[in-house]
Amino acid sequence: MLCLSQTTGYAVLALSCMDNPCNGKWVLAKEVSECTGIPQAYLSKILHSLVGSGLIQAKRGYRGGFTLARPADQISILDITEAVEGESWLPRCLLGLVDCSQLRACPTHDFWSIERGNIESELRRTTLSVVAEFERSRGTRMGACCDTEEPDSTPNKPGVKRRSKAKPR
Amino acid sequence: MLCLSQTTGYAVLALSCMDNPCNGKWVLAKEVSECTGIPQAYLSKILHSLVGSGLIQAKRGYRGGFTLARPADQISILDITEAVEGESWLPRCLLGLVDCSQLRACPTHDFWSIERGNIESELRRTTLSVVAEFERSRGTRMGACCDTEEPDSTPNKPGVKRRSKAKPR
DNA sequence: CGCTAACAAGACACTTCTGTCAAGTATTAT
DNA sequence: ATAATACTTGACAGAAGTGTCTTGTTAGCG
Repeated sequence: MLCLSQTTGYAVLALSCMDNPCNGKWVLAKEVSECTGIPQAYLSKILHSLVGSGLIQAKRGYRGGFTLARPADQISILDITEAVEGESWLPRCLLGLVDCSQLRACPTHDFWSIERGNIESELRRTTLSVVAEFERSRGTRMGACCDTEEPDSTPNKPGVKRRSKAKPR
Repeated sequence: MLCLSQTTGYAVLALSCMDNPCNGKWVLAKEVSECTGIPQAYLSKILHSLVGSGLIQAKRGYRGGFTLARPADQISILDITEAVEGESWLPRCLLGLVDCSQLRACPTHDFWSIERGNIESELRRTTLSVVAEFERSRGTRMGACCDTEEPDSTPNKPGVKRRSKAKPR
């Protein structure tokens, strides 16, 4: 499968959700889970690791939660990807060959060198702010948390539940 | 990790090796293993699955082995990739999001649609023949089996052993 | 102080990928 | 027929990804 891990997608979703202006400063993992559909226990692990990477901050106990460590326009998808997948998330060889180098290349080496650059710069260019703007203009999935729909007369109830919890596959 | 599985790289290496004109029609898994450095037992499984996909043929018993089912210029890396990884080896969403579609896209959706096309057509364009020619012109890793070096006065001995068997990692 | 809210952390489970090992089966040579 | 050869098949094992569950730890409230 030529794609990033599902966990990276989860992380982008989660941080987009946390940037939502209708949230308070500290957002609960539970809220993010309900907003995005990411399993809460697993989300907690992801968020915890993102704390370790310095992208977000955590506060324990009553009225705790998570918050972005920097403004959303200073967090790129590339930042998130590297935080989740590590530095070598974009390998030198498309075919996964260990000893594929400039000297001893595979036939897709030159092609993939260019593509790698394209992909990396696209992910660097796309910040959480861009994600939010994209969401406003096109109605995407990301960050579509508490924005529209309900006037929200009962703020106690955690409302928006987009997925059923049981997701067989 | 944004790359194809190691097994796909193995398969491309192995089939390139099998196209080598100095081999007889039926090439032993053992020879391919020694030529490419792929663990033999694992290689056997890969080759067996490629038989099931119709890319190569197998012959058991004395003087058996494997051979390409079609001429090398009619086997593309895309064919091999799909045989190894299945049809959905290039997912619609770069971030691995399940419900990312044209209607409900992620911010990298349009970008990735274009890139996907580039990658797929590159892999379709690159046949085993192209691999062989690439090897001749640039001295790549692939298919670099028994081509040069020895005049090969003792054809009984399986000669070229490029890697030590023990490969700790 | 004691209660509750919320994150932290570890154990465990399931699947896939990668890889090894051994036994089985088919083909050819002699 | 028998032996040698070489693919076939299944069991097993370790690592990584994806989750779940339970217990521990911290922060604030009354």
